[in-house]
Amino acid sequence: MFQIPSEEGDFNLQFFKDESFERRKCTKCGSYYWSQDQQRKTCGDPPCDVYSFIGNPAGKKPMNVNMVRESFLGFFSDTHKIIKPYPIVPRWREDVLLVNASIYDFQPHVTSGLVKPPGNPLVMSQPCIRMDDVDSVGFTGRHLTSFEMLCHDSFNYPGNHVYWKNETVAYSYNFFTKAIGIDGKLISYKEKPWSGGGNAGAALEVFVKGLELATLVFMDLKTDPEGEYEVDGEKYSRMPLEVVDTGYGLERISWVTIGSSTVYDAVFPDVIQFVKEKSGVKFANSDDMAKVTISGISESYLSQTSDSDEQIRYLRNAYIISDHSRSLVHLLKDYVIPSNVKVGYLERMLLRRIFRASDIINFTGNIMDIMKMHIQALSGIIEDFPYKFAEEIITGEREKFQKNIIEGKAEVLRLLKKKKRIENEDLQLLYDSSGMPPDLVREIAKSENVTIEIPNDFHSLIAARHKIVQKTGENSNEIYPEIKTRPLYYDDTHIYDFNALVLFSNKNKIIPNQTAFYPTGGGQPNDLGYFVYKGKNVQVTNVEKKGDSIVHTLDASIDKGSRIIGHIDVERRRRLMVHHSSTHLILGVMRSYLGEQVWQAGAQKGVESSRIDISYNRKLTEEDICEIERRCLKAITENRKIKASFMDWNKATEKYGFRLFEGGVPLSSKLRVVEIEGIDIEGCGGTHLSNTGEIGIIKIISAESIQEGIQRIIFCAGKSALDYIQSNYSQLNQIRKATRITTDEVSEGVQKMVLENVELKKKLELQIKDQAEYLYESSVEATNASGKWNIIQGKVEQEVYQFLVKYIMSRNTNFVILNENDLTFSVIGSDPKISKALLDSISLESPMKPSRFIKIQLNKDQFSGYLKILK
RNA sequence: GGGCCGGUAGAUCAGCGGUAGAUCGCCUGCUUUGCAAGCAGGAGGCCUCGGGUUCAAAUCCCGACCGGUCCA
Repeated sequence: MFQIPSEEGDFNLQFFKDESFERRKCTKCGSYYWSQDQQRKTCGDPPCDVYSFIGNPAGKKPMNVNMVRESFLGFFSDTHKIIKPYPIVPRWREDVLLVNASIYDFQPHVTSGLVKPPGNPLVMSQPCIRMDDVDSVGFTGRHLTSFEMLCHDSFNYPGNHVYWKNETVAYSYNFFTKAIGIDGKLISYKEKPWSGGGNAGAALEVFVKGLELATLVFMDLKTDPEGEYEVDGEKYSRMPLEVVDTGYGLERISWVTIGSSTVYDAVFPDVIQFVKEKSGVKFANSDDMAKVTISGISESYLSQTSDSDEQIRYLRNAYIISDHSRSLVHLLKDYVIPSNVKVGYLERMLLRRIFRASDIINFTGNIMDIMKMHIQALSGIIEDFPYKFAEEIITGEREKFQKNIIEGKAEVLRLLKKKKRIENEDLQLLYDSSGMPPDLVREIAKSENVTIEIPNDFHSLIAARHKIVQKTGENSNEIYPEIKTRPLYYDDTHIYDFNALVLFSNKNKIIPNQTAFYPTGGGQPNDLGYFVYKGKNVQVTNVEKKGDSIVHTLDASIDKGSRIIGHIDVERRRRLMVHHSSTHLILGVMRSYLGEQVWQAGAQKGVESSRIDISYNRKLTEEDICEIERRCLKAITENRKIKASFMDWNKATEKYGFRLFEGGVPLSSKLRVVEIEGIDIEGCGGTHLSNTGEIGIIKIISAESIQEGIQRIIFCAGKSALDYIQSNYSQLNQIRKATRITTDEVSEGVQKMVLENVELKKKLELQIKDQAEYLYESSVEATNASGKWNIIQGKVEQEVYQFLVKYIMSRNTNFVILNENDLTFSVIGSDPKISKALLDSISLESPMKPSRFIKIQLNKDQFSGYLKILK
């Protein structure tokens, strides 16, 4: 077992020799680092070194973020291809919610070797969001939720070497010294193996005056349980592709050249100024933050309560608003809708933190104005910001938050009224199920002169409430040989009968050399049908794709090497194709009608109906649905062409953007692109019609919200739509017959009937009450050993009886009901003992546990017998 | 996706096995008539829906649906 080699050999680079760098061991942490400065003793990484650039910047001049970005891209533009930034929501992968680093743009399709990079070497500035440190924002002076990662990357394939360690280090050194003008002696390169996202490799962290400005990763390992290398406890093996993955912190480079107290003051000083101006409190001077930033002290500094600390607290909230709104720009630009799930939840979290911070510092300005300032400042990488959508989202969420706070406040006051205090348990419940931040609860309680304590480990208590639920990963152990089945359904979607040779057979599963059976995938269920084998029909019960093989499950076995003829169930396939093409059509129509925030969030095609989930921030109205249906019909009558073709990954995404991945992300070098002319373009592996006219008609059955920000539309198309319309028509006819409403006003008529029914029920209830009261009043008094009893005797209907019992129970008197209607004997005493005493006195055994109310079923003789006894 | 909380009058909620309530709002009348005024009276409820337990369910149990919120 090898560690990653960290002897001098790993970074024994010609460049270091030429520039007289030396490898040294940090006197504090013991790590190795490279430096030109003979006096240097430490690696440069805090806490071994402290921030020494605050008030004493490095570089030839202060540079704002735009200047740094331009200078970086300019520095590399001669030797590298400039790539435009990718969206911050990684639509091309399903394993992460946000782009965290520039390399995310190329995972997993490029790093796995399947797809060529869009440039080699390439340079870009990629906006990223990291929510991990959201709690530190504003507190440490250095954490941001969003930042730009500059990178110059190269991808070295066997036989195509671009550049590796030596060139990379040289590039970074020259960039920092020449383009930024940092004194080379200030730069230290710390050796630190890197791992993440299934890959690992040697790496250098670049420090200037205590601040990490870049990480240079030399990725040449991939996770492998059998691997010979070990990084951070995981095992890796070498991969043929060697990737230079660099990451330069744009904002940090700017900060180090400016030397302000916090990174916020370097990156968006105008926004902070604006927030301060529009707020009703006095803020600490940002210089006061310098010592906090340098020392890294946060929580303990805040917990004191002198005036100046209060002002620091306000300043921090101004930072929070300024920072979070910048991340919001990126999220809203990508049409993220606030939600209780996934990336929408992260957006909501940012929004709510902004609102809360605004309330604390009494910010009265418009958040959109802040956003506009950020958009202006980010003009280098952001174009076409959807202002209207953003404003809608922010106002909507603000209203929700306001409502949430008002209701939460009422809840807190109710609790105080009831219990006079708020316990830890209440505090947790308020936060967990009503979203009330504990500090706000404390504020409200304070106004009612109740002091409450927030436990220090509040958030871990919340975490403890959310028990970890174990996922049961489904693991199929079936192993199939690597056989390529040719998919005939891609050659021509109208092939329904075909010849095939069985290349593999095991029990009732076979893999043929070619097939027209579509395997389950992309939300489209597999085809059914049969094979003709030895003159008999063998039914196909399931078809699935395993690698390049298409496995058919049968109701009998077929020998390997057999030549067979397959027939697919044409009717089923036709309906699935109609529904699949309709799904694309309806999505395209909804996007143009409802707006660009409409993304497919899942879909399932069926034979009778299909469903598609879309991201959208409000419920669809009946009018929306009708309009969508009309537009679909228009496209159908226009008989638009539906074309499918395979395209190179990079060419396809360049031409059509990441919308291609709405239906899912395939891991392959080529993408199958399905286009409905002028309406919709998607990456899709399904079977489709040749033109929209074949759809016939689309009818939406229902539209409901399945979670916040996601609407589910269920629809049917073609023959299934006709089935649906006919069945509805027949039901309506049955209603007409049953209600004898033959006019067009069926719904009015039925409504009237329902109202009448309610009226009748009310009348009947009154009558029952009258009868019960009459029986109560007309009872006969009798005395028994157990006490005084009122006796009711006669035929009492069930409804009247029930009401009578309630009536007596609420009056606390002793009653006996002898019901001739069902021969029951009921005893209702003012307490259980009295009821029992009566039963004892007439030697009737009580079958139940002591109760005020006892009902006994008698036969005819018993009934007349007890009648006499009591009389 | 998972956890938690909730669904009762137009709104906010109480009731939590025995005849559905409060506050605000609404309507009528009176008193006042200058700014969220007082008094009296009144209307307004498939207690989300479906099963189960029970003599009896808004109430207890199970399941749907809807809403809210937290976490990943």
